[in-house]
Amino acid sequence: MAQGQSRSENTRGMLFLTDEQLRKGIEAMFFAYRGFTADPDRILTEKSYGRAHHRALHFIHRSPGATVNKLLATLGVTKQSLNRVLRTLIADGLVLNKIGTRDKRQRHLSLTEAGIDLERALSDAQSDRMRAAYRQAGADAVHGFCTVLEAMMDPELKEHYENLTSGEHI
Amino acid sequence: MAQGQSRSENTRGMLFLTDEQLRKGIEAMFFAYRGFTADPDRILTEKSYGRAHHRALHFIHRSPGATVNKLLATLGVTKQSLNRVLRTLIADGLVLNKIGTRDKRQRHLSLTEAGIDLERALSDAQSDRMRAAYRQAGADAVHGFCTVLEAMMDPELKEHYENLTSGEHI
DNA sequence: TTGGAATGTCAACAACACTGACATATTATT
DNA sequence: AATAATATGTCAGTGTTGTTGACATTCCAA
Repeated sequence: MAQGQSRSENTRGMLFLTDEQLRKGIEAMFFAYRGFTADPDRILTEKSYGRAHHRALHFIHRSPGATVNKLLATLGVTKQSLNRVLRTLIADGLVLNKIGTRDKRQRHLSLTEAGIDLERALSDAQSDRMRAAYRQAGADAVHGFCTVLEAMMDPELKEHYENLTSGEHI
Repeated sequence: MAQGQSRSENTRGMLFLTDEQLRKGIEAMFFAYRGFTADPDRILTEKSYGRAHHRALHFIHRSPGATVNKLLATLGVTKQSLNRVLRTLIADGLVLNKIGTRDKRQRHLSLTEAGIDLERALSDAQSDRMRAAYRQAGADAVHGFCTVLEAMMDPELKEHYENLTSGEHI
């Protein structure tokens, strides 16, 4: 319980972690996330959109035909919050809102041509930085990066993350 | 320029990166950051504080005696935004605001006992998850994790990140 | 003495999250 | 057929956190 290097066990085979290492990781997350969002943010500001619009565009692009409820669960916000964003995206002709055939209560979301274009621009900006970081860090680092991030997710959120890869929708 | 696996070179020794890998990394950042902030957020909500308060407490704890201007640069917000947060923290007796001796314009910030306690509680909550993720991922993964995060930072922000380790202040 | 830097504060505004309440279809259940 | 539950949308209000712009104060330095 001292000040410096304590609060970390060193039992058989377990990772030895100093407070310093943990704090470094916390600060790295903080500063890196700022970089992570900086480039798309610039594009969004030009178009008078915010990060919420980016997130909606991203996941609609990723799971075209997904219902509002599914998007809600993925984003982890309230329907009121998402609706405000969706309303502007639909009004601006970036997102389509198609009534379901099987269940007419559901609305299936997808991107229009313009929506695809903006999503691509945002995705490219973000990917460019990501790619540069990956290249700088090397393949092994990239693998470790993703492994730690996945271990940091809430179990419920991690499911959403994993389900995106398979990509079942409609 | 097709849909799937394109947009990635494979020249001598360079990392081969598919769109899928990059998108996966982007989504991992999104979901992991939510987990990263979830535990402190719970404590903050109890005390009617927000994430901005946490960030202020963290960096004041990290660099006790730092001036408002230095904190401003680290956090990357406007003085008006920081001031709103600092005012409540000072009023609530968590932060001290000492007028500089050499330069009486400057205010040197530090934590009170109560401030240290709250910072510790927040830091512990965040570190617990970080430690668990580190242990789960392994030492190599942790190294890769930090390497990629550092490569993702804006150069200017990275300087702040690095200067924190040395920790020069009054 | 004048200029500028560091700080604080006021007002206004916007983005984005929240809660709570309510309306409207539509589907499912009884 | 009546009722309950689901999916969605909307309105109103609130809070945190960010932004600009304007202005005052204090103090260092040329």
